[in-house]
Amino acid sequence: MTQAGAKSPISNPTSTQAVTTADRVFEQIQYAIVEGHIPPGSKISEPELARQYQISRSTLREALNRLEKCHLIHRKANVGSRVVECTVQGLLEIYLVREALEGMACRLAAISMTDQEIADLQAVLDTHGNSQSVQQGVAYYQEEGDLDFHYRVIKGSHNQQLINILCSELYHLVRMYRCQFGMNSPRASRAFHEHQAILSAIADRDGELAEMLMRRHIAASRKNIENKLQQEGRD
Amino acid sequence: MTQAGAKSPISNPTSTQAVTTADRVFEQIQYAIVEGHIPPGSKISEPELARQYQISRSTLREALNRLEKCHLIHRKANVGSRVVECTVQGLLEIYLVREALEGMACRLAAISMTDQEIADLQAVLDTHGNSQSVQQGVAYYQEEGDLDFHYRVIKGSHNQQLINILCSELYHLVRMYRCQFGMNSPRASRAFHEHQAILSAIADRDGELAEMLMRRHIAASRKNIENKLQQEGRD
DNA sequence: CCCGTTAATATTGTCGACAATTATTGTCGA
DNA sequence: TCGACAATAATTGTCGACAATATTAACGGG
Repeated sequence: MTQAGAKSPISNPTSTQAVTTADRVFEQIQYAIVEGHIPPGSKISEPELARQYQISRSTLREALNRLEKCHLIHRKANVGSRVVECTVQGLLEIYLVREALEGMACRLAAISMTDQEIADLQAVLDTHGNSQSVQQGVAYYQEEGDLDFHYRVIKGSHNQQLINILCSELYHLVRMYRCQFGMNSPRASRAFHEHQAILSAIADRDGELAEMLMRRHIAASRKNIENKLQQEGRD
Repeated sequence: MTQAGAKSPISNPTSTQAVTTADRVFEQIQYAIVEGHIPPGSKISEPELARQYQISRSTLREALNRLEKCHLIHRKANVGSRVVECTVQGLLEIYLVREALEGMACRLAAISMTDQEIADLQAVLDTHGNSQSVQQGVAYYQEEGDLDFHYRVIKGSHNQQLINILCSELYHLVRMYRCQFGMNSPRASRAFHEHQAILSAIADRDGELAEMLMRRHIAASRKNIENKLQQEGRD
C-alpha cells in the first residue's frame, strides 16, 4: 500500500500519522527536499522556514533534527543547515551501501520470512507483472513496485537494525536521488524478472543464493546508472 | 583531548572537540550510557537530567536528539525517552549489520586505500603484535587495537555513507554492548592473525577476498558470542 | 473487593526572547 | 584597485514559561 493517501494526488504523503506538529512539518519539508522544491545544496534559513510554516524556531529545529537523521540535511555548529548535494559519487556510495545491507537483508529474509509473507509478496509481484503488461504508464508503477518489493524483503529480514537503517534513515535519500536524477526505471522488465528470481530463492530458503541475487540486482542498477551518467557527462 | 578527562583511564575517545554545550552534554550522557551508569532500559527524565547537568531542557533535548541518532535511546512522542535495552538478539542483529557493511567497506578499502594508509595500518598491526607478546594485559589493548583496526579499514573505504553509518551511528552502540556484556576479547590472538590476513588481501588489492575474510572475521565473533551467551543462559 | 471513570499531577511539546557566534558591509590604508 | 580591519547585521544556541498530552491517584458504582 502506497502511503500517498487520498487527500491530494501529489502533495505530501502524510501517511504515518504525525502526532506532533514537528512531525508534520518534518514530513512536509522532507517532501519538499525530495521533490526538489528546496534545491540540493541550498542553505536553510531557520527564521524564514519557521515563518513559512507558521511555527516556532524550536519546533522547526526539532524537524531539522529528524531531517538530519534521514541524511537529507547537514548541520554545522554555529553555521547552519544545508540541504545535501546530489553528486554522482554520492549516489554510487548509497548503492554500495544498499548492495551490502539489502544483500544481508535478503539472506536473513530467506531464513525469517513466514510462508504467509512470502505468499503475499508473490501476490504483489504477480500484480505488478499484470499491470505492467496491461498499462502503458509502466515507469511509475514499476518504480513504486520496485520500492515496494525491496521494502518488503527488508522487513522480511526481521532485523530491526537493518529495517531502521534502510527504511527510516536511507529511504528518503534514495527517493531524493531518484527524483533529482529523473530515474524513470530504465530497466523495468529486467528488474521484474530479477525480483522474481530473488523471491524464488527466498521461497527455497536459500539464503546464500538470495543474497547473491539481490547484490547483483542492486549492483546492476548501480552500473546502469554509472554508465548512463558518465555518458551524459560526455554530451 | 577527551573532555571526560582524567576521570577514567579508558575514557571516551570522543576527541572531536565539542564546540557547543549540547555537544558536550551529549558526549557526557553518551559516555554514561555506554559505561552503564545510566542503565539500559531506564527512562530518561528530561527535567531531572537538565537539572543534573545544569542546562536548560531545550539544550538537553538537543543532546537527546544526537543520542537518538546513535541509537542509544528511543523516543516516543508525548511519552519520553528510554535508554535502549541490551538484548542478545539486539547484539546479534548489530553483528549481522556490521558483517554486511564492514565487508563492503573492506572490499572498497582494497580498491581505495592509498599505499601510505596501508603501510600505516601495517605499522599499527605490528605494534599490536609486539605489545601483545610483551604485555600481560592483552585484553584491553587487543580491544582497543580491534576497534582501531576496524576503524581504519572503514575509513579506508573512502565511502562517506559507510563511514558515517559505522563510525558515527553504530560505533557507540557497539561499545555499549561490549561494556554491558563484558566482552573482554575472548579470541585475541586468533583475531590478530585474522586482521593480518585481511590487511594482506587489501595490500594485494584483492577486494573480493578482503570482503570475504572480513565477513568471516565478524561472523566468527558473532558465533563466538552466540555460543558463549547461550551457554551462560544454560547455567 | 474489583473495575471503570474522573480529577490531579507530572511530563512532554511549543513558544517567544535573549546571548553568543558568525557573516556581511563599510572604511581605511597601502 | 586591492586587501585588511572594524562595526554592523543576521543567524544560531540557549533559556525560562506556557500549553497539550500522558500518567497517576482518588473516587464511586457494581
